[in-house]
Amino acid sequence: MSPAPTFTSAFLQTLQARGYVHQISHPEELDQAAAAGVVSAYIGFDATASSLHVGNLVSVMLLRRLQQAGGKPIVLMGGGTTKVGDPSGKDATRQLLTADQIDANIDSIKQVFGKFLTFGDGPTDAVMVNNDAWLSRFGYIEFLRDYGVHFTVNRMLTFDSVKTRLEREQPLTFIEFNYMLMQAVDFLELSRRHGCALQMGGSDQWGNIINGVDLIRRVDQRPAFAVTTPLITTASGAKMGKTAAGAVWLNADRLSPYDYWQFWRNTEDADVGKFLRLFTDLPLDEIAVLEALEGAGINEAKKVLANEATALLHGRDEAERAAEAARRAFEDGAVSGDLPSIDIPAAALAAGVPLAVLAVDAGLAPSRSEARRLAQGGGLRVNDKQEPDAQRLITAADIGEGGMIKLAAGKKKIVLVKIVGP
RNA sequence: GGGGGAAUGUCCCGAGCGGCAAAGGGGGCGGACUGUAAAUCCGCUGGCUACGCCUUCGCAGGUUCGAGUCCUGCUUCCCCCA
Repeated sequence: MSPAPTFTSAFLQTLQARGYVHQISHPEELDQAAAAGVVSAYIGFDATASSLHVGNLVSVMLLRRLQQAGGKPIVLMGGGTTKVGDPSGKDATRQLLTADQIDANIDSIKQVFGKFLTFGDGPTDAVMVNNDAWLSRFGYIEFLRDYGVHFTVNRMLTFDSVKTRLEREQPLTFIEFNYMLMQAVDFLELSRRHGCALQMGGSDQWGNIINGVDLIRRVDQRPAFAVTTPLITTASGAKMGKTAAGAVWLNADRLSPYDYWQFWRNTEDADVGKFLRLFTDLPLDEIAVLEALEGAGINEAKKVLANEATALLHGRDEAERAAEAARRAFEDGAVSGDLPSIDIPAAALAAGVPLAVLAVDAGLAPSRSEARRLAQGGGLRVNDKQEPDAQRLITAADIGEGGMIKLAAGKKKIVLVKIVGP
């Protein structure tokens, strides 16, 4: 996909070598700029959910690479653009969020960036801005006169985000149609306010980004560049980070460090090298060694991946705890307090609780019927013993080592039941 | 404006003589095999106070012992004519 030119700047060399590059708008010019001084670049993040997920992680890592290479990262929170909704890659209009929801989401999302970037006032310190600051201030006619004149509908209709909607004869509302203008104006504003010369993003953002590049070059005659990352898929073709349990969230309150670690640990063999390059800071030569491991040996590489990726997000301590909990659970068959757990009152246990109820409470099955089927299929274990009868009452007699009851659905999902209270 | 078609299991695609909890895929989950991988094979894939009960086929009515299936109206989408 990429022309694979040789770059002189550390930044682009790294991006190229680690697999972040899908498209670059003016490669030579950007390379020179990056080699010559501090490049300031931004990535925009929607505020459609209360947490980012692994799908956003490539972008976050991209900003990290920028900072590591001596650039200045700008995190743009899409407080304003989220009010409009990006039609890219969606075949239906999405529900509009209220301003309050958006603000709450931004608050919740913010914290994650501190783990990956250094914020501050220095020349290469990261900054965070919210495009609501300028977008919500425009008057309609003012906006049209200042920016609308630079966009032709003829050209807007050629963008994929618009074209696919029209081709599928799905409605594209006027508000969505405006999204690309707003994103272009964002880039222009950041160029003026922060000297931002580069916008990065996923490959689906290429059209949106190029609009901004063109706008800046036309209106201000200033340099502007675009870099997009490839869509990260697993080797078997699935979009990364979608599991039945839901998205792989970055916020700890939506996905525990243990589960996050497990997500990486369960990477397919064929993806280990790619993920190590994208999602860890390990040097490329170390990755090459890990990637070359064969057979069961590659499990070691997966553990390194899980450790490093989890350490970046949740800290080294949490990563080690997750790794240790996993090691004991999967390699020793023992339990440790760091496994996911639920509490049950001793009184309830004395009366006996049907296994199906417990399994649902533990999140191992979505319904009692499902728990029943799971048990019948041999997928439900109590203290490592298959239990085909989900009706069976779990009582104090089932308390195992550590004074807890170990429930498992399948080989990978383990939940400890801790007994509390009278 | 006129004519013709479509909407199915709350993940998707899709079959469905008036007896239907509804064929078949995909996906997902579980089992076996492995290495917490992939591939392969097998099972499961509406809920519940469970030999029964309840809720499901765009929406609202109707015919019928009985409706996803027939009738009427409505909504949305597609195709053809103007």
